Amino acid sequence: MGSERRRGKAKSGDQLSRGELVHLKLLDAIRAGEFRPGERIREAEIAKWLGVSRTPVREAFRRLQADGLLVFEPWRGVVVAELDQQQLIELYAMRKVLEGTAAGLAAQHAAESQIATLAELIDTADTAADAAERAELNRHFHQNIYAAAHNRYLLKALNALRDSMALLPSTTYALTGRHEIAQGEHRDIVGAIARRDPKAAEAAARHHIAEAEKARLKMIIEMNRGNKDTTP
Amino acid sequence: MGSERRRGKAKSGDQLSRGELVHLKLLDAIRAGEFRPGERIREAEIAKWLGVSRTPVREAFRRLQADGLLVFEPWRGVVVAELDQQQLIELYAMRKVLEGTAAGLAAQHAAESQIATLAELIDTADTAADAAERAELNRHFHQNIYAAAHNRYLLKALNALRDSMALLPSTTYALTGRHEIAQGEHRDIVGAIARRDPKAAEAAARHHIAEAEKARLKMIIEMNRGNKDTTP
DNA sequence: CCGTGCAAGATTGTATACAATCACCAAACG
DNA sequence: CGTTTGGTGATTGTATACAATCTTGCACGG
Repeated sequence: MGSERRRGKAKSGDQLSRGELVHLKLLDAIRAGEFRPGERIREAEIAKWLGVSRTPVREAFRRLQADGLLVFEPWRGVVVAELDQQQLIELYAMRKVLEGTAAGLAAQHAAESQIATLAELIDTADTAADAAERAELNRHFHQNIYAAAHNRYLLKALNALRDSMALLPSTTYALTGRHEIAQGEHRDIVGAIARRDPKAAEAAARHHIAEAEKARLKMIIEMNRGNKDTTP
Repeated sequence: MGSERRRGKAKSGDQLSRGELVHLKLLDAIRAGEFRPGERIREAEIAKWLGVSRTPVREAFRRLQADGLLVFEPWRGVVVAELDQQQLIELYAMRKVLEGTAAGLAAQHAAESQIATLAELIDTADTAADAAERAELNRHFHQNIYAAAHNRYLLKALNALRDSMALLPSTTYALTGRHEIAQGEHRDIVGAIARRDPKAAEAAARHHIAEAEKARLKMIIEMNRGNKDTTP
């Protein structure tokens, strides 16, 4: 409460427009599960929550719609997108392609310093405390591979997929044993990149995503066993 | 100039919001070369041109920014994005990956009717009058392959690339002989899809894009020969 | 003659007011 | 009792007003 009328002033400090702020906040909220898929969201509601007007909220909505996280129903507002089984398959199929491509390109174009950073990130992940932190480091790791690929269109597409992943509940790192296996897969990818072997890097990345998909499906099955809330 | 105050009424006929209309109009304008890369665009200017207010213009700007066609410079407005040599390479590299993937998936998932449509589109292209019409049919052809792949994330990424292509001047179909060669490549792709051979379909599509890239580079060289306006 | 500082204009970022449309609910009719 | 139709409220689509910032031009001093 208390917007305090410092309208254009707060921005100068962080050089972040309100539209971008709303975009980030909504992404975080979706990722944190505060807005669940299928839930309807009203512009005024978000505007009041974040203490801004509807205009920047609309801008954020449009971006999220373009990325597929929100679905517009004309004159009914937006609802958080729901991923059905089919979309999940398509999402992971696309990830296999793009992550594989990114790893292959990274093997060709990565600077040595970038490869070193990747190795460090893997080591750091072993010291992570909980699943949330491991998931965060995992995102960071993949983000660095994207950067090493040096292709901005690929980067954009992969970021869009990453955002779509926010619609999935929890992370596969909550599964026992997933972290250790993923670490090994990560090392395989970085090893291939370091050897400058694009084919092997691509294969390793595709394998990694395929395993992540398996873990995700297993997780969904277990969740459905716990509460019979099927997600059709 | 008499906006005639039929504000919310015109929309009911075509169920197209003003924001989407502006988006399409701007895409067309960029594709037609009315707005050239590097050119600065002002919101009010577009709003007056299309007879709408700045609000839907802003929405369209945001979408075009998200797709990379416009670049935002805070408090300086937007400029039409410029593709340098490096971005051109990255763009075609990504197209090779995604078009190849789409063709491969189409070989697996396309319905027979979709394959028939693809064959028909190729035949129709032979009757096209000029380069513009051939380019249009070419877009249509590729769009149908995307649809046959049945992966909405792939579709979205490919559409984003297609829009980015609007930043390139003219089309490679203006080159003499390009149409005939492209037709042959198209038949190779559809042939592989019809044989349900994903590997061959992917290879054919990648080859097709590689040839298109060659044609594009050749075109740029010829243009630079004509006027020494280098696009750095 | 050139550089610096200031002021005015231009342009975007944001907020709010208004209009159009749709969903929901109640009531009447078959 | 079920179905349909009309009204009312809620919500989005659009327009416009205002605030903050940047750019540009000009004047003044060195």
